[in-house]
Amino acid sequence: MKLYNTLTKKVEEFIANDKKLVTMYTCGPTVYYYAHIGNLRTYISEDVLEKGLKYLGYNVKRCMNITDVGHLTGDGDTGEDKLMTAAKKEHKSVLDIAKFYTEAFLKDLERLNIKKPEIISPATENIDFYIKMINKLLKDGYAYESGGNIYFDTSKFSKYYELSGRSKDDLLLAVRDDVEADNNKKNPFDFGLWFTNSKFKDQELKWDSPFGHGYPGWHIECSAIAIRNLGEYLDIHCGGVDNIFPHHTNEIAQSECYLGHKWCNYWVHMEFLNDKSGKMSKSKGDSKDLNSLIEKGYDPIVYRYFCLQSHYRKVLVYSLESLDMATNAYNKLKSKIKNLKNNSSGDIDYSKVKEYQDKFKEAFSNDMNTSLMLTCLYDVIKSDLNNNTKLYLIEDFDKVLSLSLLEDEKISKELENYISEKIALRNEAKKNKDYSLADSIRDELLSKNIVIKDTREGTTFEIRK
RNA sequence: GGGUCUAUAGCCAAGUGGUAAGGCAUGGGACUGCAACUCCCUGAUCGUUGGUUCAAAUCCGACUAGGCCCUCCA
Repeated sequence: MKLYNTLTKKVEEFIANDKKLVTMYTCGPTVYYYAHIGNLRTYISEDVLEKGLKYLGYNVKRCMNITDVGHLTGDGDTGEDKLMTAAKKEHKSVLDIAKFYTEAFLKDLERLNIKKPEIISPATENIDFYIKMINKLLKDGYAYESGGNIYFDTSKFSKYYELSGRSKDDLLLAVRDDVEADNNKKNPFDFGLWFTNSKFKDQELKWDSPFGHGYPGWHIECSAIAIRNLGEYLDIHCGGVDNIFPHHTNEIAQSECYLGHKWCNYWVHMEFLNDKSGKMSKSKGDSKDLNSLIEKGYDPIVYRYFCLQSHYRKVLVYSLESLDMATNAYNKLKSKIKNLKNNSSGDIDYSKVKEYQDKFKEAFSNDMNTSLMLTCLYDVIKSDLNNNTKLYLIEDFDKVLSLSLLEDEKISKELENYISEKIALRNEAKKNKDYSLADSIRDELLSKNIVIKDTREGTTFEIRK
Protein backbone atom coordinates (compact mmCIF):
# COMPACT_ATOMS: atom_id res chain seq x y z
CA MET A 1 0.00 0.00 0.00
CA LYS A 2 1.36 3.37 -1.02
CA LEU A 3 0.01 6.55 0.49
CA TYR A 4 0.86 10.21 0.13
CA ASN A 5 2.15 11.50 3.41
CA THR A 6 1.86 15.23 4.03
CA LEU A 7 4.60 14.94 6.61
CA THR A 8 7.21 13.91 4.05
CA LYS A 9 5.39 15.26 0.99
CA LYS A 10 5.96 11.98 -0.77
CA VAL A 11 4.03 8.89 -1.75
CA GLU A 12 5.36 6.30 0.67
CA GLU A 13 4.98 2.61 1.34
CA PHE A 14 2.58 2.27 4.22
CA ILE A 15 3.94 0.33 7.16
CA ALA A 16 1.71 -0.07 10.17
CA ASN A 17 3.13 0.03 13.68
CA ASP A 18 1.42 -3.25 14.34
CA LYS A 19 1.40 -5.55 11.32
CA LYS A 20 -2.16 -6.65 11.92
CA LEU A 21 -3.90 -3.57 13.22
CA VAL A 22 -4.06 -0.12 11.69
CA THR A 23 -5.10 2.73 13.93
CA MET A 24 -6.80 5.54 12.09
CA TYR A 25 -8.04 8.86 13.36
CA THR A 26 -10.30 11.07 11.32
CA CYS A 27 -11.34 14.57 12.27
CA GLY A 28 -15.08 14.69 12.64
CA PRO A 29 -17.68 17.41 12.18
CA THR A 30 -18.57 20.39 14.27
CA VAL A 31 -22.23 19.77 14.81
CA TYR A 32 -23.78 23.20 14.57
CA TYR A 33 -25.42 22.59 11.22
CA TYR A 34 -25.90 19.91 8.57
CA ALA A 35 -22.67 18.63 7.09
CA HIS A 36 -21.74 20.27 3.83
CA ILE A 37 -21.36 17.97 0.81
CA GLY A 38 -17.72 19.04 0.70
CA ASN A 39 -17.25 17.70 4.22
CA LEU A 40 -18.94 14.55 3.09
CA ARG A 41 -16.45 14.11 0.28
CA THR A 42 -13.74 13.82 2.90
CA TYR A 43 -15.69 11.26 4.86
CA ILE A 44 -16.30 9.24 1.71
CA SER A 45 -12.56 9.15 0.97
CA GLU A 46 -11.81 8.12 4.53
CA ASP A 47 -14.39 5.38 4.27
CA VAL A 48 -12.76 4.01 1.12
CA LEU A 49 -9.38 4.14 2.83
CA GLU A 50 -10.66 2.18 5.80
CA LYS A 51 -12.44 -0.40 3.68
CA GLY A 52 -9.55 -0.71 1.27
CA LEU A 53 -7.13 -1.41 4.08
CA LYS A 54 -9.48 -4.10 5.30
CA TYR A 55 -9.67 -5.48 1.78
CA LEU A 56 -5.89 -5.78 1.85
CA GLY A 57 -6.19 -7.82 5.03
CA TYR A 58 -5.59 -5.31 7.81
CA ASN A 59 -7.77 -4.85 10.81
CA VAL A 60 -8.61 -1.20 11.15
CA LYS A 61 -9.55 0.58 14.31
CA ARG A 62 -10.95 3.94 13.46
CA CYS A 63 -11.90 6.80 15.70
CA MET A 64 -13.70 10.05 15.00
CA ASN A 65 -14.51 13.00 17.22
CA ILE A 66 -17.68 15.03 17.26
CA THR A 67 -17.04 18.66 18.11
CA ASP A 68 -19.90 19.72 20.32
CA VAL A 69 -18.17 22.35 22.36
CA GLY A 70 -16.64 25.82 22.18
CA HIS A 71 -15.45 26.11 18.66
CA LEU A 72 -14.92 29.75 18.15
CA THR A 73 -15.47 31.58 14.95
CA GLY A 74 -12.62 33.96 15.47
CA ASP A 75 -9.40 34.25 17.36
CA GLY A 76 -8.75 32.90 20.85
CA ASP A 77 -11.17 34.86 22.88
CA THR A 78 -13.02 37.10 20.51
CA GLY A 79 -15.31 34.95 18.50
CA GLU A 80 -18.71 33.61 19.08
CA ASP A 81 -19.20 29.95 19.63
CA LYS A 82 -20.77 28.38 16.57
CA LEU A 83 -22.94 26.12 18.61
CA MET A 84 -24.12 29.10 20.61
CA THR A 85 -24.88 31.07 17.50
CA ALA A 86 -26.88 28.20 16.14
CA ALA A 87 -28.65 27.70 19.45
CA LYS A 88 -29.67 31.32 19.58
CA LYS A 89 -30.86 31.25 16.03
CA GLU A 90 -32.92 28.15 16.57
CA HIS A 91 -33.91 28.88 20.17
CA LYS A 92 -32.53 25.64 21.49
CA SER A 93 -29.89 24.74 24.00
CA VAL A 94 -26.37 24.05 22.82
CA LEU A 95 -26.65 20.40 23.70
CA ASP A 96 -29.93 20.04 21.84
CA ILE A 97 -28.37 21.54 18.75
CA ALA A 98 -25.36 19.25 19.00
CA LYS A 99 -27.51 16.20 19.51
CA PHE A 100 -29.77 17.05 16.60
CA TYR A 101 -26.97 17.60 14.12
CA THR A 102 -25.01 14.61 15.34
CA GLU A 103 -28.01 12.47 14.46
CA ALA A 104 -28.29 14.21 11.11
CA PHE A 105 -24.61 13.58 10.46
CA LEU A 106 -24.89 9.87 11.24
CA LYS A 107 -27.85 9.68 8.92
CA ASP A 108 -25.79 11.26 6.15
CA LEU A 109 -23.09 8.66 6.67
CA GLU A 110 -25.65 5.92 6.37
CA ARG A 111 -27.15 7.32 3.20
CA LEU A 112 -23.71 7.52 1.62
CA ASN A 113 -22.87 3.94 2.60
CA ILE A 114 -20.14 5.21 4.87
CA LYS A 115 -19.39 2.77 7.63
CA LYS A 116 -19.72 4.36 11.02
CA PRO A 117 -16.28 4.55 12.67
CA GLU A 118 -15.91 2.03 15.48
CA ILE A 119 -15.34 4.81 17.96
CA ILE A 120 -17.19 8.10 17.77
CA SER A 121 -16.45 10.33 20.70
CA PRO A 122 -18.02 13.71 21.50
CA ALA A 123 -15.65 16.39 22.70
CA THR A 124 -17.72 17.03 25.81
CA GLU A 125 -17.10 13.51 27.11
CA ASN A 126 -13.34 13.87 27.29
CA ILE A 127 -12.82 16.90 29.49
CA ASP A 128 -10.93 14.85 32.08
CA PHE A 129 -8.40 13.80 29.48
CA TYR A 130 -7.81 17.34 28.23
CA ILE A 131 -7.12 18.37 31.80
CA LYS A 132 -4.69 15.50 32.21
CA MET A 133 -2.81 16.47 29.07
CA ILE A 134 -2.74 20.18 29.82
CA ASN A 135 -1.50 19.48 33.33
CA LYS A 136 1.44 17.52 32.00
CA LEU A 137 2.24 20.10 29.33
CA LEU A 138 2.27 22.80 32.02
CA LYS A 139 4.43 20.72 34.30
CA ASP A 140 6.92 20.00 31.53
CA GLY A 141 7.12 23.61 30.48
CA TYR A 142 5.40 23.35 27.11
CA ALA A 143 2.48 25.45 28.21
CA TYR A 144 2.01 28.62 30.22
CA GLU A 145 -0.72 30.53 31.92
CA SER A 146 -1.46 34.05 30.80
CA GLY A 147 -4.42 36.30 31.37
CA GLY A 148 -6.46 33.46 32.82
CA ASN A 149 -5.90 31.16 29.86
CA ILE A 150 -3.50 28.32 29.20
CA TYR A 151 -1.48 28.51 26.00
CA PHE A 152 0.83 26.12 24.24
CA ASP A 153 4.29 27.61 23.73
CA THR A 154 5.13 26.91 20.10
CA SER A 155 8.71 28.06 20.56
CA LYS A 156 9.31 24.97 22.70
CA PHE A 157 8.61 22.55 19.89
CA SER A 158 11.29 22.69 17.22
CA LYS A 159 9.36 20.66 14.67
CA TYR A 160 6.37 22.97 14.85
CA TYR A 161 6.46 23.93 11.17
CA GLU A 162 7.39 20.51 9.77
CA LEU A 163 3.93 19.48 8.57
CA SER A 164 3.00 22.72 6.87
CA GLY A 165 6.43 23.45 5.42
CA ARG A 166 6.32 27.05 6.54
CA SER A 167 8.64 29.01 8.66
CA LYS A 168 7.79 31.32 11.48
CA ASP A 169 8.89 34.43 9.64
CA ASP A 170 6.92 33.67 6.52
CA LEU A 171 3.60 33.59 8.19
CA LEU A 172 1.53 36.66 7.84
CA LEU A 173 -0.34 37.61 10.93
CA ALA A 174 -4.06 38.01 11.01
CA VAL A 175 -4.64 37.59 7.30
CA ARG A 176 -8.34 37.40 7.82
CA ASP A 177 -10.17 40.50 8.89
CA ASP A 178 -12.05 38.75 11.63
CA VAL A 179 -8.92 37.83 13.50
CA GLU A 180 -7.86 39.93 16.43
CA ALA A 181 -4.50 39.70 18.10
CA ASP A 182 -4.47 38.07 21.53
CA ASN A 183 -2.05 39.97 23.69
CA ASN A 184 -1.89 37.23 26.25
CA LYS A 185 0.25 35.12 23.94
CA LYS A 186 4.03 35.11 24.12
CA ASN A 187 4.30 34.24 20.46
CA PRO A 188 1.62 35.01 17.92
CA PHE A 189 1.26 31.36 16.93
CA ASP A 190 0.81 30.00 20.40
CA PHE A 191 -2.61 28.53 20.75
CA GLY A 192 -5.10 28.15 23.54
CA LEU A 193 -5.41 24.91 25.47
CA TRP A 194 -7.88 26.12 28.07
CA PHE A 195 -9.88 29.32 28.33
CA THR A 196 -11.32 30.77 31.48
CA ASN A 197 -11.14 34.34 30.43
CA SER A 198 -13.05 34.86 27.25
CA LYS A 199 -14.61 38.00 25.90
CA PHE A 200 -17.29 35.65 24.86
CA LYS A 201 -19.12 35.60 28.15
CA ASP A 202 -22.08 33.64 26.92
CA GLN A 203 -20.13 30.42 26.62
CA GLU A 204 -22.76 28.01 27.81
CA LEU A 205 -20.67 24.94 28.44
CA LYS A 206 -17.98 25.29 31.06
CA TRP A 207 -16.19 22.88 33.31
CA ASP A 208 -14.17 23.09 36.49
CA SER A 209 -10.47 22.45 36.12
CA PRO A 210 -7.21 23.12 37.95
CA PHE A 211 -6.84 26.08 35.59
CA GLY A 212 -10.18 27.57 36.52
CA HIS A 213 -13.76 27.29 35.38
CA GLY A 214 -13.69 27.31 31.60
CA TYR A 215 -13.59 25.33 28.42
CA PRO A 216 -10.96 23.62 26.25
CA GLY A 217 -9.36 24.94 23.10
CA TRP A 218 -10.26 23.24 19.88
CA HIS A 219 -6.99 21.53 19.05
CA ILE A 220 -6.56 19.60 22.29
CA GLU A 221 -9.80 17.79 21.57
CA CYS A 222 -8.53 15.69 18.67
CA SER A 223 -5.20 14.88 20.29
CA ALA A 224 -6.86 13.72 23.47
CA ILE A 225 -9.57 11.66 21.82
CA ALA A 226 -7.06 10.02 19.51
CA ILE A 227 -4.57 9.16 22.24
CA ARG A 228 -7.22 7.99 24.66
CA ASN A 229 -8.84 5.64 22.16
CA LEU A 230 -6.05 4.59 19.85
CA GLY A 231 -2.99 4.71 22.06
CA GLU A 232 0.35 6.48 21.95
CA TYR A 233 1.28 5.44 18.43
CA LEU A 234 -1.06 6.37 15.63
CA ASP A 235 -0.74 5.03 12.10
CA ILE A 236 -2.94 7.34 10.06
CA HIS A 237 -4.46 10.71 10.77
CA CYS A 238 -6.88 12.06 8.17
CA GLY A 239 -8.63 15.33 7.59
CA GLY A 240 -9.27 18.08 5.08
CA VAL A 241 -6.32 19.99 3.62
CA ASP A 242 -7.40 23.15 5.37
CA ASN A 243 -6.55 21.51 8.66
CA ILE A 244 -2.85 21.14 7.91
CA PHE A 245 -2.28 24.50 9.45
CA PRO A 246 -2.98 25.22 12.18
CA HIS A 247 -5.12 22.37 13.48
CA HIS A 248 -2.99 19.35 12.66
CA THR A 249 0.20 21.30 13.23
CA ASN A 250 -1.04 22.04 16.72
CA GLU A 251 -2.14 18.49 17.29
CA ILE A 252 1.34 17.22 16.54
CA ALA A 253 2.92 19.78 18.83
CA GLN A 254 0.80 19.06 21.87
CA SER A 255 0.64 15.31 21.33
CA GLU A 256 4.35 14.80 20.86
CA CYS A 257 5.26 17.07 23.73
CA TYR A 258 2.81 15.22 25.91
CA LEU A 259 3.94 11.77 24.84
CA GLY A 260 7.63 12.53 24.54
CA HIS A 261 7.96 10.72 21.22
CA LYS A 262 6.72 10.73 17.66
CA TRP A 263 2.99 10.26 17.52
CA CYS A 264 1.59 9.68 14.06
CA ASN A 265 3.42 8.33 11.01
CA TYR A 266 1.07 9.11 8.14
CA TRP A 267 -0.86 12.30 7.63
CA VAL A 268 -3.43 11.97 4.87
CA HIS A 269 -5.27 15.04 3.66
CA MET A 270 -8.33 15.19 1.49
CA GLU A 271 -8.75 17.94 -1.07
CA PHE A 272 -11.73 20.20 -1.42
CA LEU A 273 -14.91 20.12 -3.29
CA ASN A 274 -15.08 23.50 -5.02
CA ASP A 275 -17.49 25.11 -7.34
CA LYS A 276 -16.38 27.22 -10.26
CA SER A 277 -15.74 30.17 -8.02
CA GLY A 278 -13.66 28.26 -5.51
CA LYS A 279 -14.18 26.89 -2.08
CA MET A 280 -17.64 25.99 -0.89
CA SER A 281 -18.25 25.94 2.80
CA LYS A 282 -20.75 26.22 5.53
CA SER A 283 -19.32 29.48 6.68
CA LYS A 284 -19.75 30.99 3.23
CA GLY A 285 -23.42 30.51 3.84
CA ASP A 286 -24.25 28.18 1.00
CA SER A 287 -26.25 25.35 2.38
CA LYS A 288 -25.28 22.52 0.09
CA ASP A 289 -26.01 19.64 2.35
CA LEU A 290 -27.07 16.17 1.39
CA ASN A 291 -30.73 16.94 1.92
CA SER A 292 -30.62 19.67 -0.68
CA LEU A 293 -29.27 17.19 -3.22
CA ILE A 294 -31.93 14.67 -2.37
CA GLU A 295 -34.59 17.34 -2.74
CA LYS A 296 -33.26 18.03 -6.22
CA GLY A 297 -33.77 14.36 -7.00
CA TYR A 298 -30.22 13.08 -6.72
CA ASP A 299 -29.42 9.75 -5.16
CA PRO A 300 -26.82 10.06 -2.37
CA ILE A 301 -25.01 7.06 -3.82
CA VAL A 302 -24.63 8.96 -7.08
CA TYR A 303 -22.80 11.61 -5.09
CA ARG A 304 -20.53 8.90 -3.76
CA TYR A 305 -19.92 7.66 -7.31
CA PHE A 306 -19.19 11.23 -8.37
CA CYS A 307 -16.54 11.51 -5.68
CA LEU A 308 -15.01 8.14 -6.44
CA GLN A 309 -14.49 9.10 -10.07
CA SER A 310 -11.99 11.64 -8.88
CA HIS A 311 -8.90 11.37 -6.69
CA TYR A 312 -8.91 12.43 -3.08
CA ARG A 313 -5.87 14.66 -3.54
CA LYS A 314 -7.38 16.62 -6.38
CA VAL A 315 -9.84 19.44 -6.16
CA LEU A 316 -13.16 18.29 -7.52
CA VAL A 317 -15.37 20.87 -9.14
CA TYR A 318 -18.99 20.51 -8.24
CA SER A 319 -21.81 21.42 -10.58
CA LEU A 320 -25.27 20.14 -11.27
CA GLU A 321 -24.15 19.18 -14.78
CA SER A 322 -21.42 16.98 -13.34
CA LEU A 323 -23.89 15.37 -11.01
CA ASP A 324 -26.21 14.71 -13.93
CA MET A 325 -23.41 12.97 -15.76
CA ALA A 326 -22.61 10.93 -12.72
CA THR A 327 -26.26 9.98 -12.44
CA ASN A 328 -26.20 8.82 -16.01
CA ALA A 329 -23.06 6.80 -15.56
CA TYR A 330 -24.29 5.25 -12.35
CA ASN A 331 -27.65 4.28 -13.82
CA LYS A 332 -25.97 2.68 -16.79
CA LEU A 333 -23.65 0.77 -14.53
CA LYS A 334 -26.50 -0.48 -12.41
CA SER A 335 -28.51 -1.54 -15.38
CA LYS A 336 -25.57 -3.47 -16.82
CA ILE A 337 -25.26 -5.27 -13.54
CA LYS A 338 -28.95 -5.93 -13.46
CA ASN A 339 -28.69 -7.58 -16.85
CA LEU A 340 -25.99 -9.82 -15.46
CA LYS A 341 -28.25 -10.77 -12.60
CA ASN A 342 -31.16 -11.51 -14.87
CA ASN A 343 -28.96 -13.81 -16.90
CA SER A 344 -26.80 -15.33 -14.20
CA SER A 345 -25.03 -18.38 -15.45
CA GLY A 346 -21.93 -20.51 -14.97
CA ASP A 347 -19.96 -21.57 -11.94
CA ILE A 348 -17.73 -19.05 -10.30
CA ASP A 349 -14.34 -19.40 -11.90
CA TYR A 350 -12.06 -18.94 -8.92
CA SER A 351 -8.96 -19.42 -11.01
CA LYS A 352 -9.68 -16.16 -12.83
CA VAL A 353 -10.96 -14.23 -9.84
CA LYS A 354 -7.58 -13.55 -8.32
CA GLU A 355 -6.21 -11.79 -11.38
CA TYR A 356 -8.99 -9.21 -11.21
CA GLN A 357 -8.79 -8.85 -7.47
CA ASP A 358 -5.08 -8.22 -7.71
CA LYS A 359 -5.62 -5.41 -10.18
CA PHE A 360 -8.21 -3.92 -7.92
CA LYS A 361 -5.88 -4.12 -4.94
CA GLU A 362 -3.13 -2.56 -6.99
CA ALA A 363 -5.37 0.36 -7.92
CA PHE A 364 -6.23 0.94 -4.28
CA SER A 365 -2.64 0.48 -3.19
CA ASN A 366 -1.57 3.19 -5.60
CA ASP A 367 -2.39 6.03 -3.22
CA MET A 368 -6.04 5.07 -3.25
CA ASN A 369 -6.69 5.52 -6.95
CA THR A 370 -10.46 5.31 -6.87
CA SER A 371 -11.00 6.17 -10.52
CA LEU A 372 -8.76 3.23 -11.47
CA MET A 373 -10.72 1.07 -9.06
CA LEU A 374 -13.86 1.96 -10.96
CA THR A 375 -12.09 1.09 -14.19
CA CYS A 376 -11.34 -2.35 -12.71
CA LEU A 377 -15.06 -2.72 -12.19
CA TYR A 378 -15.80 -1.86 -15.81
CA ASP A 379 -13.08 -4.28 -16.90
CA VAL A 380 -14.86 -7.07 -15.09
CA ILE A 381 -18.18 -6.22 -16.70
CA LYS A 382 -16.63 -6.16 -20.17
CA SER A 383 -14.55 -9.29 -19.67
CA ASP A 384 -15.36 -12.73 -21.05
CA LEU A 385 -15.91 -14.18 -17.60
CA ASN A 386 -19.22 -15.90 -17.04
CA ASN A 387 -21.92 -13.87 -15.36
CA ASN A 388 -21.74 -15.50 -11.97
CA THR A 389 -18.02 -14.88 -11.80
CA LYS A 390 -18.61 -11.27 -12.76
CA LEU A 391 -21.26 -10.90 -10.09
CA TYR A 392 -18.95 -12.46 -7.55
CA LEU A 393 -16.26 -9.90 -8.34
CA ILE A 394 -18.69 -7.00 -8.38
CA GLU A 395 -19.89 -7.96 -4.93
CA ASP A 396 -16.29 -8.27 -3.83
CA PHE A 397 -15.26 -4.83 -5.13
CA ASP A 398 -18.37 -3.27 -3.70
CA LYS A 399 -17.10 -4.09 -0.22
CA VAL A 400 -14.76 -1.19 -0.78
CA LEU A 401 -16.63 0.96 -3.29
CA SER A 402 -19.94 0.65 -1.43
CA LEU A 403 -22.03 1.77 -4.36
CA SER A 404 -24.91 -0.62 -3.68
CA LEU A 405 -24.11 -2.25 -6.99
CA LEU A 406 -26.11 -5.42 -6.40
CA GLU A 407 -28.93 -3.85 -4.52
CA ASP A 408 -32.30 -3.76 -6.19
CA GLU A 409 -34.72 -0.93 -5.81
CA LYS A 410 -37.05 -1.79 -3.03
CA ILE A 411 -40.53 -1.84 -4.40
CA SER A 412 -43.73 -3.02 -2.87
CA LYS A 413 -45.59 -6.12 -4.05
CA GLU A 414 -48.51 -3.94 -5.07
CA LEU A 415 -46.33 -1.78 -7.25
CA GLU A 416 -44.71 -4.81 -8.78
CA ASN A 417 -48.10 -6.35 -9.56
CA TYR A 418 -49.31 -3.09 -10.98
CA ILE A 419 -46.30 -2.85 -13.28
CA SER A 420 -46.55 -6.47 -14.38
CA GLU A 421 -50.18 -5.91 -15.25
CA LYS A 422 -49.36 -2.84 -17.28
CA ILE A 423 -46.57 -4.65 -19.09
CA ALA A 424 -48.90 -7.53 -19.94
CA LEU A 425 -51.48 -5.05 -21.24
CA ARG A 426 -48.88 -3.30 -23.32
CA ASN A 427 -47.55 -6.51 -24.81
CA GLU A 428 -51.10 -7.50 -25.67
CA ALA A 429 -51.61 -4.15 -27.38
CA LYS A 430 -48.35 -4.56 -29.26
CA LYS A 431 -49.46 -7.95 -30.45
CA ASN A 432 -52.63 -6.36 -31.77
CA LYS A 433 -50.56 -3.59 -33.33
CA ASP A 434 -52.43 -1.07 -31.23
CA TYR A 435 -49.34 1.07 -30.85
CA SER A 436 -51.04 4.16 -29.53
CA LEU A 437 -52.38 2.15 -26.61
CA ALA A 438 -48.97 0.52 -26.09
CA ASP A 439 -47.26 3.91 -26.09
CA SER A 440 -49.74 5.45 -23.72
CA ILE A 441 -49.10 2.65 -21.26
CA ARG A 442 -45.38 3.21 -21.63
CA ASP A 443 -45.81 6.95 -21.06
CA GLU A 444 -48.03 6.35 -18.08
CA LEU A 445 -45.35 4.24 -16.44
CA LEU A 446 -42.64 6.68 -17.44
CA SER A 447 -44.48 9.49 -15.71
CA LYS A 448 -44.10 7.42 -12.56
CA ASN A 449 -40.37 7.04 -13.22
CA ILE A 450 -40.78 3.47 -14.35
CA VAL A 451 -38.75 2.76 -17.47
CA ILE A 452 -39.83 -0.09 -19.72
CA LYS A 453 -37.13 -2.16 -21.41
CA ASP A 454 -37.85 -4.60 -24.19
CA THR A 455 -35.15 -7.22 -24.31
CA ARG A 456 -34.81 -10.51 -26.17
CA GLU A 457 -35.72 -12.30 -23.00
CA GLY A 458 -38.87 -10.27 -22.54
CA THR A 459 -39.93 -6.97 -21.07
CA THR A 460 -38.38 -5.70 -17.86
CA PHE A 461 -38.52 -2.41 -16.03
CA GLU A 462 -36.39 -0.14 -13.96
CA ILE A 463 -37.18 2.52 -11.39
CA ARG A 464 -35.50 5.82 -12.19
CA LYS A 465 -34.67 8.26 -9.51
C1' G B 1 4.05 38.60 0.92
C1' G B 2 5.07 33.30 2.43
C1' G B 3 3.70 28.14 2.29
C1' U B 4 1.41 24.25 -0.39
C1' C B 5 -1.03 21.76 -4.34
C1' U B 6 -2.79 21.38 -9.35
C1' A B 7 -2.74 22.01 -14.99
C1' U B 8 -4.08 15.34 -20.09
C1' A B 9 -10.16 15.61 -25.27
C1' G B 10 -16.92 19.10 -23.78
C1' C B 11 -16.78 16.93 -18.45
C1' C B 12 -14.61 13.17 -14.65
C1' A B 13 -9.98 10.98 -15.37
C1' A B 14 -5.60 6.64 -16.11
C1' G B 15 -0.60 7.29 -17.08
C1' U B 16 5.54 7.59 -12.42
C1' G B 17 11.08 7.71 -19.40
C1' G B 18 9.75 4.16 -24.78
C1' U B 19 5.27 7.02 -29.46
C1' A B 20 -2.04 8.70 -24.93
C1' A B 21 -6.64 3.33 -20.31
C1' G B 22 -11.60 3.80 -18.76
C1' G B 23 -16.41 6.38 -17.78
C1' C B 24 -20.13 10.22 -19.16
C1' A B 25 -21.52 13.30 -23.17
C1' U B 26 -21.39 13.82 -28.84
C1' G B 27 -21.87 11.63 -33.84
C1' G B 28 -22.79 7.03 -36.81
C1' G B 29 -24.64 1.97 -37.00
C1' A B 30 -27.27 -2.75 -35.22
C1' C B 31 -31.71 -3.96 -32.48
C1' U B 32 -37.15 -1.83 -32.11
C1' G B 33 -43.74 -0.81 -34.72
C1' C B 34 -41.28 3.98 -32.90
C1' A B 35 -38.40 4.74 -28.62
C1' A B 36 -35.72 3.47 -24.29
C1' C B 37 -32.33 -0.36 -22.74
C1' U B 38 -28.27 -3.18 -24.74
C1' C B 39 -24.25 -3.96 -28.32
C1' C B 40 -20.54 -2.08 -32.10
C1' C B 41 -17.82 2.08 -34.17
C1' U B 42 -16.36 7.36 -33.27
C1' G B 43 -12.24 12.10 -30.64
C1' A B 44 -6.73 14.68 -27.70
C1' U B 45 0.40 14.80 -28.75
C1' C B 46 -0.81 16.03 -22.81
C1' G B 47 -1.03 24.97 -19.86
C1' U B 48 3.45 27.83 -22.32
C1' U B 49 8.64 27.69 -22.87
C1' G B 50 13.73 26.16 -22.22
C1' G B 51 16.85 21.94 -20.77
C1' U B 52 18.50 16.58 -19.56
C1' U B 53 18.04 12.00 -22.65
C1' C B 54 18.77 7.75 -28.22
C1' A B 55 13.73 8.59 -26.22
C1' A B 56 9.38 13.00 -21.92
C1' A B 57 2.59 13.88 -20.78
C1' U B 58 6.08 11.48 -17.52
C1' C B 59 12.79 14.23 -14.91
C1' C B 60 14.88 19.53 -14.04
C1' G B 61 14.26 25.11 -14.64
C1' A B 62 11.42 29.38 -15.94
C1' C B 63 6.81 31.36 -17.00
C1' U B 64 1.38 31.48 -17.03
C1' A B 65 -3.28 30.18 -14.91
C1' G B 66 -5.96 28.33 -10.87
C1' G B 67 -7.13 26.10 -5.89
C1' C B 68 -6.20 25.80 -0.68
C1' C B 69 -3.70 27.58 3.95
C1' C B 70 -1.33 31.66 6.96
C1' U B 71 -5.48 31.12 14.17
C1' C B 72 -14.15 29.28 11.77
C1' C B 73 -14.27 25.59 8.09
C1' A B 74 -13.43 18.81 5.27
